[in-house]
Amino acid sequence: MTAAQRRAQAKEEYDAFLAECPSRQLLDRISDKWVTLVLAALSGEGDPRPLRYSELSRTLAGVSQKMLTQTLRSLERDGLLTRTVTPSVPVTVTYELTELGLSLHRLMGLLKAWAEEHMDEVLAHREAYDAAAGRG
Amino acid sequence: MTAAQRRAQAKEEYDAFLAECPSRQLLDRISDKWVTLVLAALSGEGDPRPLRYSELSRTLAGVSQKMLTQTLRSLERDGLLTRTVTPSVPVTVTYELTELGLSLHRLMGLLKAWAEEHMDEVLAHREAYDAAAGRG
DNA sequence: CAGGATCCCGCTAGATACTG
DNA sequence: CAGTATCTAGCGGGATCCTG
Repeated sequence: MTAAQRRAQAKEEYDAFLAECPSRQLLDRISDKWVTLVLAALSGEGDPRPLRYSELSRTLAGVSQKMLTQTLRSLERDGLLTRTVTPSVPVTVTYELTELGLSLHRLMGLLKAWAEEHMDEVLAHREAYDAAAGRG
Repeated sequence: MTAAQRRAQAKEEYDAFLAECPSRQLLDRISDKWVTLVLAALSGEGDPRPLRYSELSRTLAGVSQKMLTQTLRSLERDGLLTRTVTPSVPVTVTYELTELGLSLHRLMGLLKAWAEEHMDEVLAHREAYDAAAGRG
């Protein structure tokens, strides 16, 4: 069973490597379905504006309360946005991007640019591949 | 139940929007755990070289056969790499990045750069947040 | 209004075994 | 060597109900 043990160890080491890799962590963060959208909403298309919880909830049409809260918490935790509570009645909570959050949103712009330039090519390949499989 | 129905419809529309959004599709593709690593392996750190299945399997230490095959198939389908079968005994299969694949790998370089520049800041925020929660 | 707590389900990664 | 087939457990994520 030495081979199996070696494989198991290699896997653990590799998982550890992946867990520590900064770019892997970044991918894990931005690949979250709602993170991108929260960022986009708060960035206001180049004119960053704070938004309330209910405004975000309306802007991100399909999001559940659980996911919205969870996403906002994790972004606050990572210092990408700030959460401000105004003790009025009823209480008002606003979210606003930090400079770090804006920086990340700018990075997303680069992804968007690449996607708009190349994704149609990718999709064309995909269709061609599927069509060939259908014939073959 | 009209409210619930409206919510359900909003969700469907939003999911459709997400499914069609090119940048979302790009994120779904690159956020795959193994895609990044296959790309990196085949790019050879700036000196792109074709690799055999078994070579990839060894390079990506912890990957299962299923995941490796699945990843390679999807990347081939999207035109990011080519699969070449040499009918020797035993059969030899090599994988090589296309220009599109190289382009994507260059994009990953931008992500890497951002991550290396900012992820420590993110992680510092995270620790501070957790520490504050521990005290609160 | 802005969440917290719970239950639950589908998806998928991964281990195992087999094949041309 | 380069895969395919199958089975299963774990978990992300949504729906629902409840609260200050």
